Amino acid sequence: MAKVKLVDVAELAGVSKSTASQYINGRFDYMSKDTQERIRAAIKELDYVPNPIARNLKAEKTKTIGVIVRDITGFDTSHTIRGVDDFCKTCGYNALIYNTDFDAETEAKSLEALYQLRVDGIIIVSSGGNNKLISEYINKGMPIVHFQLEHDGNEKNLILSDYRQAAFDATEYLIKLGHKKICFVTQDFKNVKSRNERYLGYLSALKKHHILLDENLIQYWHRETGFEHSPKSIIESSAAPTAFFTQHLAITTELLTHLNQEKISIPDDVSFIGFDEIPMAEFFKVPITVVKQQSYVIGKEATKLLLENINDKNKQPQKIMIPCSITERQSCRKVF
Amino acid sequence: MAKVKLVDVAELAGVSKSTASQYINGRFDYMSKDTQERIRAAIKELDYVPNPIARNLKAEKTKTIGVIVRDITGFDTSHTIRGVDDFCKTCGYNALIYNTDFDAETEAKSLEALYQLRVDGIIIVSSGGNNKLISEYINKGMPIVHFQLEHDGNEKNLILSDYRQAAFDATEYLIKLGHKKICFVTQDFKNVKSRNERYLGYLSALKKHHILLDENLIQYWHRETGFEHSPKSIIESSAAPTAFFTQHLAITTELLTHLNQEKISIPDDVSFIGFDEIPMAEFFKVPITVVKQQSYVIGKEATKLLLENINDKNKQPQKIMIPCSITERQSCRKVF
DNA sequence: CCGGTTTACTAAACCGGTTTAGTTGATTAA
DNA sequence: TTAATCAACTAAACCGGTTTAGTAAACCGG
Repeated sequence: MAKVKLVDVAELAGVSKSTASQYINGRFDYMSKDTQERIRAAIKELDYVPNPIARNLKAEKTKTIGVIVRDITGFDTSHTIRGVDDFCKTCGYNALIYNTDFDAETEAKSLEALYQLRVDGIIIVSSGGNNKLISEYINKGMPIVHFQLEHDGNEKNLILSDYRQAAFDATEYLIKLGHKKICFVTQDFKNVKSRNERYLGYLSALKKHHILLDENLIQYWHRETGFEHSPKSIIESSAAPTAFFTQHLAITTELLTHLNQEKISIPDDVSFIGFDEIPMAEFFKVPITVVKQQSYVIGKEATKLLLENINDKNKQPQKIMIPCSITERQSCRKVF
Repeated sequence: MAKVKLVDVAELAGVSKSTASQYINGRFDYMSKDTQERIRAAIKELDYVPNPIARNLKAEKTKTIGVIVRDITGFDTSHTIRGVDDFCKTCGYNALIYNTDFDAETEAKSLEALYQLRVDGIIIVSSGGNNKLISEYINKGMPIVHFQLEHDGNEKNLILSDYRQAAFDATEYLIKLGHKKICFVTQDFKNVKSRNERYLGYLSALKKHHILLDENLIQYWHRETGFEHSPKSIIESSAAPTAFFTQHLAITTELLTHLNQEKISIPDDVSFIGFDEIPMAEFFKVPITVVKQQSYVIGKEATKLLLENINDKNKQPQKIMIPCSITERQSCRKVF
């Protein structure tokens, strides 16, 4: 490719490599106007472009960060990545994306790959299955920022939606419409703090409005096996929910599919509010009301936090919360 | 970060840097079993990881490719990127994503940035505004693969959906349902071959079924200003289309919005088929029938083609077509 | 007029690998 | 017995920059 190198420029300008290098790096402290001009001209004439690889070798920086997500194809994820990327580019960084497809082993491999590549830092939606490995890397000096998922609460740098508040808001929204039997549809949250936070938000809204918790209204969904109890059976059970509150888009989608199949109509038979924005929701048979995360902002903030950590190794760990908002559509009705 | 370097390994193993390097690169031709074992042990003990930057410097390869798209957030785009990324990773490459937001100047900057970064090759959805720049880079030896958009037909390496066939199929699909007045809603295609191809497919379906082309049924949409004629006025015009055929998702979305607002119902008032898959379409008021591109496959194939070009500088340019398929839903009705 | 600064530059080491051209001692063929 | 061959390494150059330590000439105050 470009074979023009610094020596060529230096030669043409009649200076040493060192001086040319100084020029490239904008250190004109003790450089005559005349020399500067000659180097400038030489660069122009030769169409010289510095080789960042050679630069980075010495600098021991790659100006590259790694981003580990589960699937870049997801609606929120793609927006977060966009935020990461936009912020990166404004700072002269590049982002390398690694998809794990929800697999902890792939995640471990991604971490290793990024470590080998000497990225300056990593942003990760961790599966929770590699906490030890992540700690190791942090100890080795690799700046790491978590987002979206908090597991044991020991994550140092972390940026999340304010899940508790958001779940509180969504629950209260339903309560104010008259709902008392709200089915909280979630993935297992025993070891996942960010999911537990939603649960706490749900609980506290119930409590505020003096509604007793019915354990039967807490329903589980698993990524591999789907719902523990079929949505239809849940509705027909004695718990008899008048509303569903799903905790992320995959659950929303699957629940919607079930309700569709069973001809259970929203919001007539049951109201519905879901976590995560739905693309093109305005064209839905019943546009679904959602809790929207600021995915793009989260990407930007995560990157900002990471770059701060990269540039200041003594920076105190930080936990940032980003508020969510409810986008009201037509899937929740008043009940009496 | 990892300060262990090759010399450390060499020293511990009691060999020279060169021998250690040979070992790392798997050249055991003239290396005693004993030496191999000692180096292996040293690597293990020191937890040595080779520095790819130093490697690449000498190799004059980065094992990195650039991908220039308009917006990674798009449904098809994100899947294509996924295909690119998956293929890259299996070959030990990494992909750097650059978003242009449909801006030719940003595109030029992305090209320059990637060139400076010495990526081994570039995959691009080009705007058509930087053909000269792209040619320059190709002449300088940078392998470049286009996808999704063909402009002047001079693109050397190119991978596209078979737009003509797909448009033919979609048009014929409508014709077989009895439609004769099919409104072809497109972006300007004078200088964009891949858009013109769709037009040709449309024409040839009409021709096959002896339907005369009504110029008034060719309607334009512009990214900045939207529709040239309002969808409502088109329907009420003398051209009186009974079906719309939109040429990409952005047009689909905007047309759907207009029809919604004007309470024009699909498929009762007008049938609708659109290019590009629609996420979660099954939950739409009227699930829209679409022509689906194999975005993921396109990403894979584009990367495959690019890597071939990277590894064989004399490879003949190639133009690859990937078939589309119609996903039939409920937006097209029979007319008589 | 002389030693100390300052200005304007450069030689050479360095970053962490790869690669080429040897070197050395043992083995083989003539 | 000796030259040629071969196995098993290594020294040093190289990739393309950055940086440090140093030099030479001009300047400057006492």
